[in-house]
Amino acid sequence: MIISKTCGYGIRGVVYLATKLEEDRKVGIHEIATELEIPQHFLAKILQELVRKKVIHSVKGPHGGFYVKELVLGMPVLDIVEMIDGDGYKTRCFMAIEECSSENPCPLHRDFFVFRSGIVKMLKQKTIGELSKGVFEGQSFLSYRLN
Amino acid sequence: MIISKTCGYGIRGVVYLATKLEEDRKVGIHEIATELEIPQHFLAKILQELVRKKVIHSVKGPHGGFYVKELVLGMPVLDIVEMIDGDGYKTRCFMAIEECSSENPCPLHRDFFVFRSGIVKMLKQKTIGELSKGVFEGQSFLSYRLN
DNA sequence: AGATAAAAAGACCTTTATATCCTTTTTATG
DNA sequence: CATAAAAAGGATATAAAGGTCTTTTTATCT
Repeated sequence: MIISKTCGYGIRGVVYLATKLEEDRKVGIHEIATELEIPQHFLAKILQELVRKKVIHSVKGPHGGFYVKELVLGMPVLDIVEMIDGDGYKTRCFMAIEECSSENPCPLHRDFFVFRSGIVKMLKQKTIGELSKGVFEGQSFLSYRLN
Repeated sequence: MIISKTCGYGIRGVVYLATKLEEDRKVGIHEIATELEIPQHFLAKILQELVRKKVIHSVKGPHGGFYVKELVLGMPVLDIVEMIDGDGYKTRCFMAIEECSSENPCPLHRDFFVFRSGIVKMLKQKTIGELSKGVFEGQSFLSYRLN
């Protein structure tokens, strides 16, 4: 639905780390996965990829873990979506027509286009910082267990 | 993206049949699959299910095939989406949080909700007849090969 | 230096979605 | 009635997504 589960997990992981920014510590994968109720090894993989992409950072060894730098707060959520799911969302047709486009539209192309660009615009505006702020202030949640 | 490929195929199949309504003939699976560029046996399965659900109809034997009745023209596209994909779209969370809801929202719940309900409303309004009309009049296409 | 704790990496497994193949049933028509 | 055309049904195959396990690497502490 819109984005992959993997991608949703990734965003939640990053936002979780962002809420811990002030604590100035490394967060272990066990804690993150437990708190977010995401399979630990699977989340580890996703976070590793985001480390490679420099969205988040990690330190090995005792007292190691994952963390984010202040800079990430300004990152649009869309960036993470593209890193994990690619940019297929830009062209993918509602009706699964490979060549569907504005010049060659499926019967739902125009109607659907409006919503899709709205979603993309929204994801481009929303930053990790905004999401983590909402969570920090208790207006939204990253998992059921965290409220 | 939003709906399954299977579901997209199904909608296209039904709409294709709707464009043939006036011709008053049964359309073979081979023709439908070829014209829509969908794997034949796979589409057959999908259409068979829609026959069971009485969305379309079929006749076996020589000169048999699939066809629709006039009544289907008034059917909302959403009906077919629900028949094939179920109603998971109603609750599924952008960030893959199982219990995400208005009372217990993920950080993107509100923003996303607006778009989702817009899409659902649109799919509830759009009928098979409207889609087939657009195709019939050459304003939209059900496959690249059909323009 | 050695022990330990943690992430990184890679191999492997499971499930779901998508796709194919083969056989059976039905039915129109010569 | 025989035949051929067509859908229906069942079993299987392939691909992609999701998830698990084991080993390797590395930082830190004693």
